[in-house]
Amino acid sequence: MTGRRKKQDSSASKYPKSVSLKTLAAFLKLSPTTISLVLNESAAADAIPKETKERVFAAATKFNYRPNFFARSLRNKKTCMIGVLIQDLGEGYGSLLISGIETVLREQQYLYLLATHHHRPELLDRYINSLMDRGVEGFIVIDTDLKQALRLPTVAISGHRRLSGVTNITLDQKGAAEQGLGHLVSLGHSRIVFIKGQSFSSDSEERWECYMATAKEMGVQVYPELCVELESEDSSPQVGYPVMRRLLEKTRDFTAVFAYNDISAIGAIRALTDVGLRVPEDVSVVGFDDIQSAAFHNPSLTTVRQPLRKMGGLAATTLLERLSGTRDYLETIAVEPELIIRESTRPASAGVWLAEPAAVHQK
Amino acid sequence: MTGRRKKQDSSASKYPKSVSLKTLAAFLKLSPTTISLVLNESAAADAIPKETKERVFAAATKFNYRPNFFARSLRNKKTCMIGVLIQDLGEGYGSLLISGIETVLREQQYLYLLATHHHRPELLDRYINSLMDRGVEGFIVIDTDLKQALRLPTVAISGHRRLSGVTNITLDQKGAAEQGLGHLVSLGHSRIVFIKGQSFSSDSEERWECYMATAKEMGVQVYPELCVELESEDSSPQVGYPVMRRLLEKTRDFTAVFAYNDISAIGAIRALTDVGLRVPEDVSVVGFDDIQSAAFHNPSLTTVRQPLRKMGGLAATTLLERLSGTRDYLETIAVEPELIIRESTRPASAGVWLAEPAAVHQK
DNA sequence: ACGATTTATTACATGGATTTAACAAATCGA
DNA sequence: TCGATTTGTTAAATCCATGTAATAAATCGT
Repeated sequence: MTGRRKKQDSSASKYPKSVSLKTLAAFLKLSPTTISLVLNESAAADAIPKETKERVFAAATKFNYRPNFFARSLRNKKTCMIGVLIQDLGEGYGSLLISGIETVLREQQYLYLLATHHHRPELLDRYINSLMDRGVEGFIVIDTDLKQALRLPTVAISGHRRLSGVTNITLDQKGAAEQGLGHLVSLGHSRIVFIKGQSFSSDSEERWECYMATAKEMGVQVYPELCVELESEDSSPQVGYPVMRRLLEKTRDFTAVFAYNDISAIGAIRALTDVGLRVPEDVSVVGFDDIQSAAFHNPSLTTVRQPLRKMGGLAATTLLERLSGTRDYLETIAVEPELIIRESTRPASAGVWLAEPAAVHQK
Repeated sequence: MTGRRKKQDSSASKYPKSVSLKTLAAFLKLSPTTISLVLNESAAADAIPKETKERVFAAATKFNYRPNFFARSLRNKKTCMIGVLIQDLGEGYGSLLISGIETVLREQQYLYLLATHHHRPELLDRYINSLMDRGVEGFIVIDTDLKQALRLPTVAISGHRRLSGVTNITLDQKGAAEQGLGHLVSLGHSRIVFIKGQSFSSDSEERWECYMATAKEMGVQVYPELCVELESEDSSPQVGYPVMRRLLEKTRDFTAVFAYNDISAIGAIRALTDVGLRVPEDVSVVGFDDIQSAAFHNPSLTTVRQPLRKMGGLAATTLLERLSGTRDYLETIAVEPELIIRESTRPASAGVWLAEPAAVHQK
């Protein structure tokens, strides 16, 4: 074993100020055209003898030739890039989706430009333009309120509008409401706090409507004074805290909370405990999303799970298939929620006779 | 107020298959050169009369001219894009850093290509090449082990090697160890579990060394049997759980834990409580990072805060300044940690006489 | 042996913006 | 009025890859 010599290594990678087709052409005493044809395995290269081809390949390898991305994109529009627009990179929701997206993109050698718009329309517009300038072939938009369809193939996650040309990956919100609310009801809860999402968040409205519809079907009363709404743009649990604090100043006459998402649920739990209420002994809390830390919170969160990573992957797959023409445009792809029961919910009423304070820490 | 008519709106934005300089030139009966000079406010445009300039600007606006990104980049290398390499988009660490980076980039109209390499060398290499192909002007690498300097200006966050040309944004790990360990010691803890970072994580080694050095200085005994190491690549609290569980099978003879980061601290806490130990009554836990949910965990986490958002911003600013030649290359930029004391730590020994079980939930 | 076909290779235009060098035309100085 | 500036504008080269159309040489068929 001779090992790798430093010398060799550095000389091989001495920066040869970009090897272009011309460089190779000069070296091989062929025209750039020939090289291009061979390297792209163009049909027109059929006539070129194997021997020449091999010389070309060898030279390309030797010089570590990489076609100039800009020159190439200037002609055929291919950039192998898509744009991802998201409100914010929160503490779990966004990361999981993006992780799913990236995994799929990686396989197809696609990259993505990520932009967070914080629900500011002018920022969103600016980003859309910049990304299009840079040649993204399509968009995945997450929790983003598009006023009109973009001029490129688009897949929306948590998009609530029907826009022609935009594929929506949607969670079965009705099913989600049924599972979450059903769970609380089956535990005997009836005075339930519902924490609505922020007005700017895409899922808010639909989730709220599904909740009300489900409540009606189940014969559960929805108390207006127990319905509150998130406001801040915060992507930390802080988002849920003040809302619950404010509610608690008015009333404590409830035994359960159905939160807009896990993040706000965690904030709400903190507000509840700060005020001396115990979760789940006094109040049961159901979250939404099942972000990674939901299972590790204390108490661990009962939550309506969205398969976030899968949704991200699905969005990417769908977009890529549409770009390649493999599959054509779908209006909607539905995805199913799943109720994950953990520690934050318990049978209702008189925490007294059901609460087992010791049990929490017992071996 | 005439309002905006739909008609007008749609005709203005009818896709005119890319307006190029040529388009404008034809319209204005000028050469592309002139247009280019005017629009770029080139020095050579001094000779051009105001009137002509205005015609040009007007036409550019009218046709909503946007210079073709690829053509432009093909000549001058400017892409206004940087590459961000990160291990993974975890549940807080990465998001906060990136949020800081993006805020700064946004101001300068820069975009970024994000790639997560999961500490897989071949992936990292591939991404580095792809991003360079796409013309990123520089890199910000996070928790990434570069074997050698990249061929572009680079800023590293949590990079532990000294590479020429790479600016390191580093936390004062010694100070961090002093604050964290000092806190535990001042609370009377002496049998302290230290959870080391994964071998592939950049900060692991240095943090460990600083811990040991500090312990020595403070006269604190470091018990080998109480030192454990994270292994999994998981970016959820799961990462800390099995490690602590395994330790607990061997011993419970400790009163405090100093974790590698908040995420693993949360996992460790779950392992402790699963086994019947109470935090902080029986065991105090100190985390690291101060991710957003640290303050909302139950118990809220005492932690050594890294100013993550600031570090991200600093990295971006530094890189941008270097790209623009405003400031030249710095080897290191140090950043200070801050101890945030919350609920997860308490005076040591006989939790019995100090624990006030009721206090936790008291009004 | 000559047109037809195949094999092998390349000139050249294209995609847009940028920039240098250069060309006109107008104005100035003396 | 002639040469020198200044003013106004543009041709042409450059960045690099791609693909069509064309050229050149070799081989085939009859």
